[in-house]
Amino acid sequence: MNNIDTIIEHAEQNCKSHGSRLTTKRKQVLSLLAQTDKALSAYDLIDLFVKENGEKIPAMSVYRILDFLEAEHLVHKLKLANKYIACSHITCKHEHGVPQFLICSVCNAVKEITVNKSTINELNQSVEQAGFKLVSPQLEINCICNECLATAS
Amino acid sequence: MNNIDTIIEHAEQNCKSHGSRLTTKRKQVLSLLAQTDKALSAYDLIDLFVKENGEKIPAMSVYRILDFLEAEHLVHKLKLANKYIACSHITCKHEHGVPQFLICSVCNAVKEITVNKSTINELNQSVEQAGFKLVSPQLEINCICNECLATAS
DNA sequence: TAGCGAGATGTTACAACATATCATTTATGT
DNA sequence: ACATAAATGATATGTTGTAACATCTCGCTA
Repeated sequence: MNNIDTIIEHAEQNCKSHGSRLTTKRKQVLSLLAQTDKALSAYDLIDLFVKENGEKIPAMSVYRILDFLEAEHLVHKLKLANKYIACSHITCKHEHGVPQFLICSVCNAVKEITVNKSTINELNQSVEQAGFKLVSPQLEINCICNECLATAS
Repeated sequence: MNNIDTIIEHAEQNCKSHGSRLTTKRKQVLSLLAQTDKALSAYDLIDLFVKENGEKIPAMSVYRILDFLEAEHLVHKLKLANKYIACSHITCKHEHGVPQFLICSVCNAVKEITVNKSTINELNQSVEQAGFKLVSPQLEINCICNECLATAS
């Protein structure tokens, strides 16, 4: 059983365990996201979907499916890039904290990292001092990955 | 001389000092942004522009003007919200570092803060460990401002 | 097992954000 | 005053996302 199948399997269990359904379409979309480390836009997914499954899918459906997958914590929406990525912890058992993302602004590669708790706390202090409350410490940081950096130079 | 005029004055000097021109239109747009602590979209600005100046402005012009103002470091683009805000340091003399933004997801109020240098350094370490390079440590953080928090409860 | 109801998906239209391209106007130096 | 470059206008279109309503499908119950 390969990695993708494992992920889908876990995702399906995950959904079942609280009464939601990972339908065929949802599996297909999740599968597309799980097969890459790049962030994909909804319209990227529409194109990919046709290529992989030889079948069209409406924009509306993709957005609905992405909303569902996000609510299930199976994908993350990167607001900075208006793109989506599979959660890299689907097959983990432990509760995972709030993710931080590094987004390569050249190739859209995304890395989900865990920032030091203390760093986040410090950040939170700055926020509170300014009279705001953190909604979610999800950070999305514009970067260049080492590969693109090497290619460019 | 009120605060807005001071800002515009400074901005104009700023531009002059390296040979670019703060035209009337550009002043008008900057002025609209400087009069609020809310983040405004390009289309918000179009509407406001009509209201304030009784004269239409094409979307294309607004985007061009925003690009110009951004290049002059007079406004910042918040990618998280697809909105724009006047730089809060226009009238400062010192070189200001890369800004961090707290965006109220309810009312769009934005606060430009300066995060501890050491916090940013820690963040940068996490990034480098992951094999990425920070392009710009501009952070945009989803928050709720204390006012909206109070209203909601 | 037929059919009911909820949830999932399809269809169409459109709103909001953004840019490409080419035309016209305005400012500045000679 | 004129040539030139910069700024702005006009039109069309691309991209991202949602509203509203129709249809289909799955799982339950009679």
